[in-house]
Amino acid sequence: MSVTIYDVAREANVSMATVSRVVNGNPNVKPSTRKKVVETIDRLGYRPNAVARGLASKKTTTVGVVIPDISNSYYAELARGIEDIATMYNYNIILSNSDENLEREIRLIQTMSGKQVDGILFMGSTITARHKHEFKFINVPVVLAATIDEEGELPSVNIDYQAAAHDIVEHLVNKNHKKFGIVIGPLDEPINRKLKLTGYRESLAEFNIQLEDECVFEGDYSYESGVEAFNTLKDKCPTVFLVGSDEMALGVIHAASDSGYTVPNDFEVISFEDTKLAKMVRPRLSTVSQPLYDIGAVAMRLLTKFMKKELVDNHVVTLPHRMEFRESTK
Amino acid sequence: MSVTIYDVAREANVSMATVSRVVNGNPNVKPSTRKKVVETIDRLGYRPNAVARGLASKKTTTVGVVIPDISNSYYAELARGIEDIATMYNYNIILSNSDENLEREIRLIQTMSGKQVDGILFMGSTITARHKHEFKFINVPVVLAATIDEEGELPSVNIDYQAAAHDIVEHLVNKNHKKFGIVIGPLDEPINRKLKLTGYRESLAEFNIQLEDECVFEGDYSYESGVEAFNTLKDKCPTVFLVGSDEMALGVIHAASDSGYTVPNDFEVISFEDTKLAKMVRPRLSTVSQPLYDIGAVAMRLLTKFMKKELVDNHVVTLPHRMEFRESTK
DNA sequence: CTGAAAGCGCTAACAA
DNA sequence: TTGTTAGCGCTTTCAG
Repeated sequence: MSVTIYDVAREANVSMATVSRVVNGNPNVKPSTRKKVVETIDRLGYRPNAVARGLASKKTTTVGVVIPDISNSYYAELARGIEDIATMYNYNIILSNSDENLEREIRLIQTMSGKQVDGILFMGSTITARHKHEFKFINVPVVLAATIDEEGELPSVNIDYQAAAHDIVEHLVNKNHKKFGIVIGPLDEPINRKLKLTGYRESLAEFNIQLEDECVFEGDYSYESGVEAFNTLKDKCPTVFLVGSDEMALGVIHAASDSGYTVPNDFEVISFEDTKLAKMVRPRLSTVSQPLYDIGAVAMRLLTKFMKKELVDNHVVTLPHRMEFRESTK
Repeated sequence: MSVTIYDVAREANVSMATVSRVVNGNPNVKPSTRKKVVETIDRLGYRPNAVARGLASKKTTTVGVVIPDISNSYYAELARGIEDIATMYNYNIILSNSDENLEREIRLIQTMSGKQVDGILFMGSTITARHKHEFKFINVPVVLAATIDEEGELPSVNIDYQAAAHDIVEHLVNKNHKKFGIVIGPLDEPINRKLKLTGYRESLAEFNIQLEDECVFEGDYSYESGVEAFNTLKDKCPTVFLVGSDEMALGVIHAASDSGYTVPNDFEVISFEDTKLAKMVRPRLSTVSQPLYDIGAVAMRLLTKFMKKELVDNHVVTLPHRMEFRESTK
């Protein structure tokens, strides 16, 4: 079969232990024997078997990544940040789509743990008791990215969604908007229900504006639900739409234009992601800009610290967001 | 530590082999002892260690996926197809971005092989002798997705780019177009140079139209290079732009509109991908529609066949494309 | 600085 | 139907 550490040892007239040392860069090897070993490694074309190494060392240098849907630009951009940092720290990534399905999420965690990943980076809509139970059971570090643990126990990387909601509202009220249309993602997700929607509602209340339920449309982040949102909210006469995703924002804008309106003249629209999409459409989307790549990168960096058992002062990190005003607002 | 197959065997008063049998669904186990084993597995919370299993069985049920850039929608959609089929056949995926960098591609193949993946699904711009050498060396099946092996040796899944180029040209010539602007991806990629560009050139020649070099712009698939393409080609008076990617097509369209032109009235634009983007912009992009998800899915399916040593009649599969006329053409 | 040897947790003959 | 026994290829004490 293929050449093993034993073959190298025999050919180089040393023990397996010595070969192992040079392969792993252990300094306790005489330069001359190191040279000899390196040469026979090259000569034989030896490549260490990471599976055997993983079994012996109990480290696989691979981490599991649970992601809702890699074909969604929001997550794809997060994933790129995750993978880049993983590579930087010499980890590989096992990537699986969950479609935010609970059973699938749990199963993925289990199979990844079965594959002895050194850590898990989890993205999903809701962290339930079952998730926590599983995370505890598998006994490897877990970090959430763009995902909230309501109890604040699990390490996570997010922006301050509520503050961002406040920023939008404040800005728009100052621009004299009084009637808001909210197009939000699924309300069973804590980020939407507890942070964004509550953020909108409370911020509006600060300015003595009451957010009517009929002005809130619950979408599913998709373009189509943006279209639907516009058509059901337009009669409530909002002057501005606060939209949870870039795709939905596009749906809103196009539905408006199909109804003979124009954005931002008749309605203004603000999104809440800032994927690459936002800059590639006309009108370019004004948006709460989330640092997607960085959220992924920082989450992965945090995970590497846990995997190396380094001290971490702050398990719950909040990255800065900013408002990006482009052409879908005046 | 955690519970092993040996613990289960002891607690259930059977041998490791028997436990292994029930875990692996081997039918040669008396129902009553199976029941006993299953119960103690549940009681102890035993979870098989896939690394140990991989070492013993020489199968890891994971495949390596080399992808240029997961944050690019084109590849993200391919990846989703790949992952779905992998899941269906009980494989996991190790996913890494190469940025189409040769050294990185080679290194990725090596580390994936070191991790004993059962197969590799490769996406990249160019297959060189070094790739082939590496693929041969690692001795696991490889399938290319949306990637061409010019010698036709490696299994691959693509559309017929040249035929697609012909379809576009024929359609447009019949619509009386005579002056074409070609905005193509990097010409060091065989798909662009040998298939698409040659396809355009030869098809045009069929209709006695000579494609001038100055009417060809080599971009890098990005929005920005689409903008640049329009600005450098517009003076050559093309009436239609054939563009290699949805992002570049958007760049072309927006650059045109920034110059006071309107698409499709002043220029028509046809793209060559059909990512989700194409349907979410205005004007919606007319395009050669590549079945992205399917290319990924079929490639992964093909790989599973090789990994299971099933017979495969056709190593080089060509999926159907179609023309999708939306709003960026008349 | 180097080697011997005991595992890591599981699969896979081979026996029984 | 079940058990015994070698490994799989490597890391990691422990000696020396």
